[in-house]
Amino acid sequence: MYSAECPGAPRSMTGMARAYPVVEIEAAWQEQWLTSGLYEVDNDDPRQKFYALCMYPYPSGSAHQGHVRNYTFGDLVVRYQTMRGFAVLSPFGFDSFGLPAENAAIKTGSHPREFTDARIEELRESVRHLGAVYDWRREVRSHDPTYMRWTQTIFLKLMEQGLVYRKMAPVNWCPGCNTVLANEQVLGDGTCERSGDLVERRDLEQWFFKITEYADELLEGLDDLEWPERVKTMQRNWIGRSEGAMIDLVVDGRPDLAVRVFTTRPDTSFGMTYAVLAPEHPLVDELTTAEQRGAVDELRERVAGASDIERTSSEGGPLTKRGAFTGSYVTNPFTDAPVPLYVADYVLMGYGTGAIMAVPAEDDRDFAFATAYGLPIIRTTEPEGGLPDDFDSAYTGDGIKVNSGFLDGLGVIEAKATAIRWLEDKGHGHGTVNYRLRDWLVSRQRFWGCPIPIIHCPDCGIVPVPADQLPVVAPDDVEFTPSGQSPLATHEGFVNVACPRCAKAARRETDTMDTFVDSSWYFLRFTDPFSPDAPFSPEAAAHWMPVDQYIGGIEHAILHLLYARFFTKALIDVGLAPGVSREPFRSLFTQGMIRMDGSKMSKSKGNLVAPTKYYESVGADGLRLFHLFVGPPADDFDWTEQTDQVIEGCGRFLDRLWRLTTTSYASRPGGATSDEDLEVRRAVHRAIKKVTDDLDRWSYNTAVAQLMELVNHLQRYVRSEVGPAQGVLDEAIDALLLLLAPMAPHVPAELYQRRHGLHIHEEAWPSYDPVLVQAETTTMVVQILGKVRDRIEVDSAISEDEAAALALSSEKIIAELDGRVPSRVISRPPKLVNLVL
RNA sequence: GCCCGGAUGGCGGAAUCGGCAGACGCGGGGGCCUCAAAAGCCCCUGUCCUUACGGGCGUGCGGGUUCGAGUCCCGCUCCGGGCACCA
Repeated sequence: MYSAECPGAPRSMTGMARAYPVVEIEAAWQEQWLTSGLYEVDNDDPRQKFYALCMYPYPSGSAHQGHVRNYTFGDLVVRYQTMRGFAVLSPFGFDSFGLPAENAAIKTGSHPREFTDARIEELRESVRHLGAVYDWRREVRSHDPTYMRWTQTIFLKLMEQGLVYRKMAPVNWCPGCNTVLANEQVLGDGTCERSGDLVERRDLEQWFFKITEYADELLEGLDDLEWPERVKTMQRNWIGRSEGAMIDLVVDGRPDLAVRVFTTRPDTSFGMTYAVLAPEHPLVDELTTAEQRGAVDELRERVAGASDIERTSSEGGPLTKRGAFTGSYVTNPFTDAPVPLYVADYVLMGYGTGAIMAVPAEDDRDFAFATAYGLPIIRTTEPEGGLPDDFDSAYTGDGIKVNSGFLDGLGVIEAKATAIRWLEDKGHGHGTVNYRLRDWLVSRQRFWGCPIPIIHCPDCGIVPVPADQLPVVAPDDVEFTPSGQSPLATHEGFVNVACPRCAKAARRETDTMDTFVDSSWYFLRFTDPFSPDAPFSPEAAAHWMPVDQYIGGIEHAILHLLYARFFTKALIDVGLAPGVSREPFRSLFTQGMIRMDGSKMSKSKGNLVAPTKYYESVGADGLRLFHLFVGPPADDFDWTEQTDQVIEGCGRFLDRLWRLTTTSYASRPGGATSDEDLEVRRAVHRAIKKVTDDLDRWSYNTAVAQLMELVNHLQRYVRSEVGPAQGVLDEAIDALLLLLAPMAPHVPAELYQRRHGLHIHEEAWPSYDPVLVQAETTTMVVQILGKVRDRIEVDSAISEDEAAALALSSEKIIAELDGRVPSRVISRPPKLVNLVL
C-alpha cells in the first residue's frame, strides 16, 4: 500500500526511531478504507447482520482520549465481526444540538450552526486519523434539517397518539440569565453555572412525553438484556417501582373531603399518629385554619423560593422550622381516631400523592419529625426478641404486628395484604403500584435545539405544524445577547405565523426539544438515513435492529439509555416502526473513564492530552494498542507521567513485529522438523484460541498480552540455534497479523499486503486446530499438604491412577515423605497431585 | 442513610471452573554491540533468611469451609461510583 522506497528509520517527534514510516503508512491505509467502500454495507447485504454502534458524540472539536478509547473498542468490534463474516453496520453521526454551541455564539457572535459545522469537521477528521472505519454515507447530524424534519414528525405523531402533553411544571429559573436552565447547568450549591445567580423555582407551561406509561415495560425489559448489572440496577432504581396502597383519610368535619396518601407500609396503619401534606399540595389552602394560616404561609413561602438542592440539603434548618400544623384533623380509618394534619417540606409533591400518613415508629423521617414536634409514637412491629423498653430510632425491619387490631400476630408481608384487602372491602383505599419515574420534560427555552413544531392559535389552541411545512428551522438572522435568553422567543419573523387551521394570526412555539430527543432515535435513522418520506423504513429498521453491540460511557447509564428504550417502544406502538425489536440495544458495553489527577479528563477541566502527537510517534496503531492493553476496558484509567512510556512500549511492540516480519531468515537446510517447530505451531494455535476467546469476552488487555507473548516466542525462534522453518514461520506470522488486524489495523494491513498482495481486512478470522491447542505433555505439580514439592513432565491424557503412581514414585517425594505414608492422595490429572498425611 | 463496584510487586495489570500467585507491559539493575551514544539484543527484578543449594512468608484486616482459597462463606476497614427526605 505504502509505495515509497523504505526510507530507513524515520524519527518520531518524541525522538524514538521507528522501524517503519508510521505517518505515511497510516495515511495511505486510511485513504484506502475511506475510498474502497469495504465498510459500506447495503440493506440487502446477504450476509448475516451485525449492528455495531458507539454512542454518537457531541461534536466538541478534535477527538480526545475518551473518544479514542471509545472508537478503538468500537472499531475493533467492527473489524473483528467483519472478518468473522458478518455484514457489519457501522455508522457514525453527531449529536449536534446543544448548549456549548449556543454559549460560543453568545461569546463570539457567530451562528451556532457555523460553530457546530466546524467542530464536526474537526471531529470527523480526527476520527479518521484513528483508522476507525464507518459507512460514512449514513452519517446523520441532529441539526441537519432532513433529520430535524423527522424528529418533529415523531413529536407530532407521539402527540397525536396521546403520548405528549403540556402542563405547568416547576423549572430552574435563573434571574440573571432570564431563562430556564437544565438541571445539569445548576451547580451543586444551587447557583447558575454561567451567571452565578441563585437559581429559583418557577412554574411554566412545559411539554412532556408520557414515559411513565411504559414504566413497567421499561423495568421488565431489563431482565433479558446483556447489559452491565450496574447499569440495569441504576435504571431499576431510577424507575423506582414500589408496591403499596392508596388510603383516603377523611377530613374531620368534612365528610365529603379526603386526603389521599400513598404508603408502602399499609401494615403499619394502626401506628399512624399524624398525616402530612407537601407544601405545594392543592388542599393546603382549604385545610389550613385561620389560626394556623401564618405559620403555614411562612413555610410555603420559604419552600417555594428554595431550589430542590436547598430544600433537600441537610442544612435545611432546624426540624421545628420544617413543618407547620394546618389546624385540621383527618381520621385514621383503621382506628377511627382523628390525627393532626401537618404541612412539611420533607413531603414532596412530585412523588406519590404529595401526602403521607406518618408512622413515626416505623419510618426514620416520620420519627425525626414526630420527636421534634412532640407527636405520639406507636409501635406496630415487634422485632424478633421483643419490643425494647425505650428506643431512639424507627424500626423499619420485619417482625410481628402488635397494637394493630385485626392485624395482630401477622408478619409484615401478610399484614400488608390483609390491610389492603380490608381497605378495599371498606372502600377506604386500594392496593397500588407507584413509580419514582416522572414524565419526561422535553421543552427547553433554548435556541440551538430542534424546534417544537407547534403553533399557538388564539382560537384553535394548540395546532401542529402541517407535515408539508416541516421541518421548522430556526432563523439565521438572529442576535445572541449576553442575557442568555433564546433569540427564538423574540424573533418576530419566526414567532408570527398564520394559524394553519383558521389562517388567523398566531404564534409559534419557541421552545426547542431536549437534545436527548434527538439521540433517542438516531440509531433507527442509521438503518435507512436516506428515506425521503419517513424517518426510516420499517423494513430497514426491522432488519438491522436491535443494535448488537452498543458502546459508550457509563454517564449515559440512565437518561439516554432509558429515553432511547422508551422511544423505540413508543415508535413501534404509534405505528412508525412495526416489526422492530422492542429493546433497541441487545448488548451494551460501558467503557471506563480516563481520569487525570483524580478527575475526568475533559475539555472543561483543561486536562486533555491530545491524541495528535501520538499519531506521529507511535501511530494510531500504537495509541489504539495502548488503550486496549492498559487495563480492562470497563475500568477507569488514570493517566499519569508514566503513561507516555507505556504508549512508547506499544510502539516498540509494533517495531518488533515489523522487523520480525520484514527480515529474511536463512532457510534451514534439510527441511527436518525440530521440537521448536512444533512448539511454535502449538503457540500459534493456542494464541488463536486465546485471542478469539478474549475478544468475545471483552478482555482486550489479555488479548494484546497474548500477541506480545507470541512475538517474543517467534523472536526466540528465529534466533534459535536451529533457525526457523519457513513454512512454520509463515503460518505464525500470518496468524499474528490476522489476530492483530482488528486491534491495530494499519501495520498488519501493510505487512499482509506486502506478503500476499491481499487486503487483510477482507480475510477470514483464523481458526485453530484443536489437536495443536491440546499440549502433548504438561508440567504436573506434586504437593505434600498443599505445598509444591516436585514438578513432573507428564502426558496430558494421564489418568488419575497413573498420575498418583507417578507422584508417589518421584525421588524427591519419596525423600520428602521419609517413610511416612499419605493418608489421602488427591489426584487431579494432568495438573496436580496433592498428598495428605 | 440506602444500593452497587473495588483492594494482588515500585507502577498498570494477569490468574476464565477452588489446583504452580504475579502472565504481559512500564519502571529499575546488570551485560552484549559501539570510539562513544541512541536504537536493538540477552539476563535478573514480590519479600525475608542463606556464600550457595535451598527454605520461610506473601493477594486490605479478622474468622470459617476445604486435601487445597486471590477465587467460596461470615464479620470488618479503606477507596471509588450511583441514588438520596421517593413515603
